[in-house]
Amino acid sequence: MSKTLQHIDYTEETELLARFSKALGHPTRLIILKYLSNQSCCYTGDLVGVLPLAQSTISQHLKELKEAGLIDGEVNPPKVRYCINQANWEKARALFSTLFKEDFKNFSCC
Amino acid sequence: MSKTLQHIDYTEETELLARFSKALGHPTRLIILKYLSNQSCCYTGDLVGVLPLAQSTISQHLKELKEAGLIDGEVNPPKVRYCINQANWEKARALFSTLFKEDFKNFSCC
DNA sequence: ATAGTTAATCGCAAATATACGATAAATAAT
DNA sequence: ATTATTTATCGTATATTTGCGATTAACTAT
Repeated sequence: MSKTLQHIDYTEETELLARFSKALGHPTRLIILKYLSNQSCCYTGDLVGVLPLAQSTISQHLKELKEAGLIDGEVNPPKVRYCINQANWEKARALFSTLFKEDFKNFSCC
Repeated sequence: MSKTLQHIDYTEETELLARFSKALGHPTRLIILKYLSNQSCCYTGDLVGVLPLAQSTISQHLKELKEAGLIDGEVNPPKVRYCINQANWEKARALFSTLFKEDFKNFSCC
């Protein structure tokens, strides 16, 4: 890695959309989000009961979703209640919507 | 990895959405897709001229987009013309649309 | 104070992703 | 036949992701 990509300056929007996409890019995380949207919110332990994965693994997926901004964790000791971050979820929806809207304006060749 | 996640059986839809998301999870690939949607189609060389990345790196990103089903490569020697795979793109649009539609049905807690 | 509960974090291993330069393949042009 | 053009693939290095069990941290309840 000599030219190294990390320093290309993408637009904010592109970076953000990539970040959201990456977070959505694992089936377990999609399931967590679906679970969250059905239940309003949930505790880590709820997910441990549902998914055939170690508690530490689930905790890690939650961390990634949180770092991507898609969920929030409210400490409620000794539990932590996770909810979808509505503002960012809306932002994600808007970004994906734009991505899928902008194309095929002038498709002619194939 | 003893319990190993690979064998959890997610639904087809979940797997597919994760696959699409993962492919979209890198800024360079988003730029390629945007470029593609503006230009209808393009050759690998066009992208090499636009992105500050090695030809082999770009080729690899194209391969991933192709493997995810988002684009097609039509060999037109010695060039290869890449276009968005409209059917799968539409499928992706539908899956993301569903993902962002289904939630907040019953948000009450936070 | 002690024990119990819950969830994050640490340390580790294996797999995957990202980037590069160099090489190979496939065809067109000379 | 040789050369040029274009793109894929190979080999390699490094970074990140994914998973686990064990431990730690933070608070409750006894």
